[in-house]
Amino acid sequence: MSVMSSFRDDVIAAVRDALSKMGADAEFTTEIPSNDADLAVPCFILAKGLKRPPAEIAEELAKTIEIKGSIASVQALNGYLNFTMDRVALMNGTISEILEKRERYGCLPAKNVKINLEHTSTNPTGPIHVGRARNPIIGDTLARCLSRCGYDVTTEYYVNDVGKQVVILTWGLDNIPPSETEKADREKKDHEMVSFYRLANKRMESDPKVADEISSMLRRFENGDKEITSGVRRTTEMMLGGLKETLSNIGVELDEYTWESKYIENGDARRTVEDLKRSRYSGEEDGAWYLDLEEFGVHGSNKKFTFTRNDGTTLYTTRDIAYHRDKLSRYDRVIGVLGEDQKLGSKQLMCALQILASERMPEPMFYSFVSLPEGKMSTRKGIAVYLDDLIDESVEYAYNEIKLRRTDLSEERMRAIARIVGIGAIRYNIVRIQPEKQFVFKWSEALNFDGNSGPFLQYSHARACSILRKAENFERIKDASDLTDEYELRLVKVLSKFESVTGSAGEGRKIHLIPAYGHEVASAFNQFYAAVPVLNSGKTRDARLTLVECTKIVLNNILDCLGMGAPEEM
RNA sequence: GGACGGGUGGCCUAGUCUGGAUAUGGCAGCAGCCUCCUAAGCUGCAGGUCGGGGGUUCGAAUCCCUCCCCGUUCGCCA
Repeated sequence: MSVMSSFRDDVIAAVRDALSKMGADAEFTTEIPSNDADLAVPCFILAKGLKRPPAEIAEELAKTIEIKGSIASVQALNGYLNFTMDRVALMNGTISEILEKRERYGCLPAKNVKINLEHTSTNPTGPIHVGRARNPIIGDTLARCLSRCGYDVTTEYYVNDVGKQVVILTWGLDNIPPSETEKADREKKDHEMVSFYRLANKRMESDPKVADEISSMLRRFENGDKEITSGVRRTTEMMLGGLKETLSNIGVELDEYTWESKYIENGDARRTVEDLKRSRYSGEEDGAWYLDLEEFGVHGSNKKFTFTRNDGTTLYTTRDIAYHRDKLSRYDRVIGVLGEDQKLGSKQLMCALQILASERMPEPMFYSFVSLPEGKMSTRKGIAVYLDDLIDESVEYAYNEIKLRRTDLSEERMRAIARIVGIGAIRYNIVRIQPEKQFVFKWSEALNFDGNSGPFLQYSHARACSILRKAENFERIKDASDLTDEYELRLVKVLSKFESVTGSAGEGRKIHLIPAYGHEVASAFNQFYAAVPVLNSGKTRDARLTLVECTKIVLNNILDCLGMGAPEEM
């Protein structure tokens, strides 16, 4: 148990004791106060039951409460009870826990629960642009958070290799001579292919002959025509290769890639259709089958959820049901990171699963799109900032920043650090904002390396490393009574909160809490650094160096949780 | 039009679920701090109708009602 949570238990027990001495047995809550106290109990909810003003209750409780265990003091203020924790207990407990657990500090015990986390799953029709970049970054960060919360997490990319978009792209690759396409902005498969996709779309719209050709390809594809199927497969694989490279560049690797076509080939989609047809919610109209979702609170024109075309073929959403039944049968929990445009589809999917008497439901997590100041991004229209370009810019910016302040590093070393910092800045900048918030991409914000930014955390980490490097050797302390400065206390308090932050970030799926906490740690450390000398501090040297090492460990863990590198110098 | 999300100083943002003490932090701005462990840092100043209006409550950024603005969506597309 963490130091903080055992303190909380002591406080709750003490307040309960005092209340019973006053002849009351009321419910109360605790909260982290905004002042210097460590824990507060608001007495307002006790007022009604005791029929006395909150301030008076707080005063009396403060007098009655026994100061013992980890409680150092209690004070009544404005109807609150403010508790402070025993300084040495907090310091010793936190420091020894960090040193003992090291890279596991902040992790929760294993839960033996298997989670499947689907994320990214972008259509393989073009490079990843920053409009979609939120998905892999949120997904990967959430996966890391959940792992730290003790879950057994498998990440998965659902490859949409079925449907019109990839067929159009395949037609483009087969029929448009490369000389007619625009030269790709970089030598990378996804970038080289996107021009074919745009041109194919254009020709399909303007030339009825092309449109016919594509629909006939689509029909043959859906009937399982070997030649078309393998062509589409080749297209998708080629594109996916480019996408994987980009993902890998921002530190995202997925465990599994599941191809949508699998559910047609293995008959799951067919079986799902048969099961749905048997339900009392299904109906037929002009040969196409649908579910009537009125009873599920879906009203208006979208209450009719069509799951087969009139020719009997399945739709994307139908295959999605089969896909989810499959995942739900293999995992305890199924989470999906989805764009906000998937909300209705996700609702329909859940209704269908309910109709199919699924025991468990997927847990969707939505994010709003990133747009540009001039409007929303579109691969087809070519209005987009590609993630590859953002990575290049950010890494280049980081390189220039390093070159500005370091003259002692080799070119190679500077390039390596620039990668870590540039990519860290991108990831941090995206997860720091609540996913459901609208996001307008601005270069000035993406390339902000100050204050509440990724490089700020990395810099603090590098600073801690630098001090430890210079110290060479020191005795790790067992007793923190040498740490008497207020900055030291504040830093330790912040470090002690890590476990509770990980818990709320993972369980509540609020990953933006991690960067906020990281900023708090880095900030407390920088203040400590500015106020207190470490290396030339006489008999407190060992104690302070131990604290620096603890901070380094925590920052390292936070950076890992965010999928960011932790440079030892920068 | 319906449904779902968002609206917090010039800009970005936390807090909203579970109502509580002077609304969190950053950017930009202004004024300071490198003879000392990395100034991507630290200190201070300035900046707020928590979209508007009602209501509930001892107490509302937080709950309820209503209106406004922005986004998404309402296909036998994916």
